[in-house]
Amino acid sequence: MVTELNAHAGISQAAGDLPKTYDPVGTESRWQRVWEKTGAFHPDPKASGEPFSVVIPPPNVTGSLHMGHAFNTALIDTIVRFQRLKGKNVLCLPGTDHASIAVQTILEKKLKEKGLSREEIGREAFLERAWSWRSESGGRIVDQLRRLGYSVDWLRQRFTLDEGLSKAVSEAFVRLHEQGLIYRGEYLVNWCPASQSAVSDLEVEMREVDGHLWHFRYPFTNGPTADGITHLEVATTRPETMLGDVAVAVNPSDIRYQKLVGHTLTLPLVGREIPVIADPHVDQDFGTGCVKVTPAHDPNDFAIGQRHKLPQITILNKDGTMNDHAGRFAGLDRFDAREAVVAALNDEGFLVKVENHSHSVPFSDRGKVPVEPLLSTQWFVRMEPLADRCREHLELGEPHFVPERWGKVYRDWLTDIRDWCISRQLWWGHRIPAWFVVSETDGKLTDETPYVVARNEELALSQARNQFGVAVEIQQDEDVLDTWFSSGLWPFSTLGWPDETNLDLDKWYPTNTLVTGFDIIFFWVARMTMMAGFLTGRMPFADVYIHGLVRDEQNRKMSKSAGNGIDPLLLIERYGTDALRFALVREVVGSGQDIRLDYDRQKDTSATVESARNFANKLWNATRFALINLDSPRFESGEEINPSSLHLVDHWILSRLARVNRETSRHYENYRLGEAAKGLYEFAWNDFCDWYVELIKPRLNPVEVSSETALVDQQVARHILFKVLSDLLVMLHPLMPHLTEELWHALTGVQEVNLLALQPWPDIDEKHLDDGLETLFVELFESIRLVRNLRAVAGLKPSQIVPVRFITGKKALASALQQAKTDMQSLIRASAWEVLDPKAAAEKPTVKALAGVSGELQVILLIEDLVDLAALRSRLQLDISKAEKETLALSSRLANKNFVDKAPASVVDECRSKLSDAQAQAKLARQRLLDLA
RNA sequence: GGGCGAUUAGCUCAGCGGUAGAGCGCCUGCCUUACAAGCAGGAUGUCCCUGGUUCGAACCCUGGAUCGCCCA
Repeated sequence: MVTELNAHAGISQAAGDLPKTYDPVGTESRWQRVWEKTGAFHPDPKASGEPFSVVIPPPNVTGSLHMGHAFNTALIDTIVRFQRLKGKNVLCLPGTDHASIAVQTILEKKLKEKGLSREEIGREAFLERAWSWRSESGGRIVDQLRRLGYSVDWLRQRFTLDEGLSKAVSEAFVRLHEQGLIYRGEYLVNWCPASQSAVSDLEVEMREVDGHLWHFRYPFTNGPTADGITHLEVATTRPETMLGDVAVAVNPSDIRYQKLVGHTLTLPLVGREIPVIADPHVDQDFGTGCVKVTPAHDPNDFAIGQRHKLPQITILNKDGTMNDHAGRFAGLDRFDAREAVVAALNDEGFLVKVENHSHSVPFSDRGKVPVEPLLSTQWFVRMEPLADRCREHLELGEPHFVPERWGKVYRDWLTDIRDWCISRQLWWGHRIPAWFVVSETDGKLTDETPYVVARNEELALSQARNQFGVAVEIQQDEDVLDTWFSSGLWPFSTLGWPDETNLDLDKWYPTNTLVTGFDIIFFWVARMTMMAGFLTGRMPFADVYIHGLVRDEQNRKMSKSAGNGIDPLLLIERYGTDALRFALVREVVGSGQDIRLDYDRQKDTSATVESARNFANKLWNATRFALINLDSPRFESGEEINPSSLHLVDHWILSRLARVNRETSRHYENYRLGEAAKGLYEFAWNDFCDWYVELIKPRLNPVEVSSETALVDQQVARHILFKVLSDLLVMLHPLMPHLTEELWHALTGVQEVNLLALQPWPDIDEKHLDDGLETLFVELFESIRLVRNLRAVAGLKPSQIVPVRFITGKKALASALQQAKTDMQSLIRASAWEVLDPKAAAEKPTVKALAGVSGELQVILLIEDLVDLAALRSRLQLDISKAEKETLALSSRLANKNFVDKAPASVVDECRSKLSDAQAQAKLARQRLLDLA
C-alpha cells in the first residue's frame, strides 16, 4: 500500500516540469483509491469529536448514475467534507435500495424473452435470479458514486435487503401491527396492470389525456315515467366500466331529476336493474348531471357505494382483461373492451353522442400505464396517528426545513393524509411477516382466514398454536412490502436499529442532515419521520435540506423515459469530477430553485462545466506559480515573520482571506453552498490571482538580489502567498476535493498519508479584518484601472513605459497610493510614480500629457510621444457627460426637502459626497480637455 | 378548484428598499516567464405589465399576464 500511496506522479515533482494544464483523470482516480485504502472516511464511534452524520438517499440498486445523483452527491459531500474539516466525527453512510418493482420488471422481462414466467419457475428460483442479477448489476451505481469522489464510509455500506435491515423491517411491521397501526382490508387500490401489483397513491401520476366523453341512454325499467321520461342520459370517459354499474346518481337538489330518485333503470348490454339514487357529491353541471356509479372501479363511486350500501361488481381481472362479470366482453383487454362496449351500445341505440374531452388519467409511475382502481385485499398503514406525531415535532422545528417553505408542503401533506397501501404482489422485497392460519379455513386461503403477525416463522407458529391450538397449519403471506417501507427506516436501520446497544446508533443517531430533492418529500422524508417518530421516539434528522432538480438545456426535467438525461460520466471524462461538482454547486441559489444545466448534445459540451474546469486549471496554475517561487530553497512555512515587514497589500489580502473564511464557513453551515462556491471563486480568481499574485511578483523576483530589505520583502511575500493559497485550498476542498488534495500536498510537501480531507479548517484571523483597508483598495484598484484605461484609449503600446502622476486631495487615498507604489508600479508600467495634492500639482503644470479623472482623483501620464488625442478627447467628453448627468440626478435628489429630512443621514451624506465627486470630476475633466486643445 | 415558484444584459442566473451585478457570449489590444482553459481594457438593461405605499421600489403591497411545479 505504501508503494501505491507514494507512487503518484503529480505536481510535487520539480515545478519546472509541470504540465501547463491540469489533467483531472489520473489525479481523481488516484485520490479516490487513497481515500478508500487509508480508511479516511471510516469513522470510529469511540473516537472523540462531536458526531455529525448523514445518510445518503439510497439509489436504486439496478439504476445507473444520472445527473440527479451527481447533484445530490455534490451537495451532500460538500457538507460532510466541510464538517470533517471542522473537526467533527463524521459518518456519511452509503447504500442502495432494492427497488421492488423496478427489479422485478427487469427480471420478468428477461424471463419473458426466454418464454418463461415467474410462476413457472417458482418463487425460490426467481429470487435466486434476482440476487444474482443484483450482484451482477448492483455494483455499477456504487462504482459510479465512487467516481464522484463521495467521502462516504464504504465499509458501512448498506442494502435494504441486508439481514440487519430486513430484521428492522419485520420489527417495524410487528410493532406497528401491535399498536393497531397496520391493518388488512378490502379497499379500492391503485392497481398497476403492468407490474400486476397494487401501488400506493404516491406512485400514481395524474396525466392530462385527450379522451372522449361518451353519452349513453339508460332506459327506465318500467317504461316511461309519469312525466313521459323514457331514460336518463349519463356521460363517462370510461365506457367499459358501465358493465359494473350498480346505480345512477343525481344531486338531491337537482330539480331536473328529484322526482326520478327511487326509480329503476335497466343497464344496457347487461340487463341489470339499477336504482336512481341521490347523492350530494354529484356535480349538477358536469355532463348531464347524471352519474353512473361503478363502486368497484372508481374512487368517487366507491365512496357513493359505501354511503348507499351498494354492491361492488368487479369486471376486471388483475392483468387488465375483462372477467366473467363482463359477460360477452369477458377476456377482452380493457382498451379493446372499451371500443367493443361503445360499438355494442351504438348498435343497440344507447349511444347518444361522443364529445372530445381532455381529462386526468392516473398512470403508474413505474409501469407507465394507466392504473386501474381495483377492489382488493391489501395491507395498510394507518397514517393519521403517525402524521399527527410528526406535526407536533414540526411545531418544535423538528426537523428544520431548508428552505423553510418545504416545511409547509410537508405539513400540509401530513394534515390531509390517507392510509398507505404497503403490500405489493411481487416477490422481490421484504415478505410480509404475517402468517395465515389456513387450518382454520380448511387449508384454504380466503379473506376470512385468520392470521398472526410475528418477527419470524417460529414465533408465528407458536403464536398461532397459542391462539388456535397445537395442530395449526400456517402459511406466510405471499406479498412483499413497498420498498419505501424499508427506506422509511433507513436513518436508523442502517445504524443498527433495532439493536439497542449498537455503538453506531448511539453515536450517530439521530442524524444531522438529510439532503434530498423536493420530489421525494412525501415518498421518503415524511415516511422516515413517521417511522422514526413511532419507532425511535425522535425525528431522524435535525435538518432537511431540500434542493431542486437538474433540468436540461430546455428546462425540462431530466428523465429516462424522455431520453433527455445528461450523462454525468461523459461530463466527468471531459472536464473532471471536480469541475462537474463545482459547476453544479455554483448554480445553486439559497432558495433552492431547480438548476438548468446547459449542454450541447452534438458535442457533449457544457459551458457551465467548462468554466468550472477553467477555474480548476486556474488553481492548478496558481499553485504552479507558487511552487516555482517557493521552491529552491524549499520554503519553510513555520518560520516566524515580523508583522512590521508586511506590505499594505499583504494586510489587504489577509483581511480578504479572513473575511472570505468567515463568510464561507457561514455559507457552508447554512446550506448556502452556491454562495460559498461563488465567494471562493471570486476570491481565488480576482483577489488572489488577478491582484495579489501580480502585486507580489516584483518582490518574489527582486532586481537587487543581495539587498537585505529585498530578501525580507521576498520572504514575507512567500509567506503570505503560501498562507493564502494553502488556506484557500482547504476552503475549496469540500467543493473540489481531488484537485485540492493534489495541490495541497504539492504545495505543502506533506506526506500523502496525511490527507487534506482530514486537516483542520483554518482559523479565522479576526485581527486582520479591516473594512477601511478593503474599501481603500477598491479605490486603489480603481486608480490602476484608470491608468490602464487611459493607456488603452490613447493607444499606448505595452512596451511604452511612462511616468505617472496621481493628484488627489483625499489624504487616505494619497497615502495608500504612496505606500503601494513599489508593489503597483509594475502593474501599469510606470517609470515614475508620483502622488501630489492639488496644490502641489498646480505648481507643476503639465502641458502635454494624457490625463483621466475618476472622482477626485486625477491621473496624469507624462508623455511626449504622439498618441491618439482624438480618442482621448472623446473619452474625456464621455467622462464629462457622465459626470454631468450624475450631478444633475444627485442635486435634484438633494433639492428634494423630503429626501433630506426623511432619509437617513448616512444616505444623505453619501449622496452629498457623490455629488461633490461628480462635480469635481466634471470640472477636472473639462480642464483636461482644455489643456489638450 | 387550492397552493407554491419563476419572469433582471444575447444566454444562464445573482441581488430583495438608497438608483443594477456575475459567468458565458460580444468588441479592442496583448503568446507580459503560473495559466491563451490566459491577461488587460470596453460595450450592453422600459429589472413582465399595472396601480399603490415611500423622500426613494428591481426589491414591499393591489390587481393582471406568461411559464413551470405540487395537491385535489
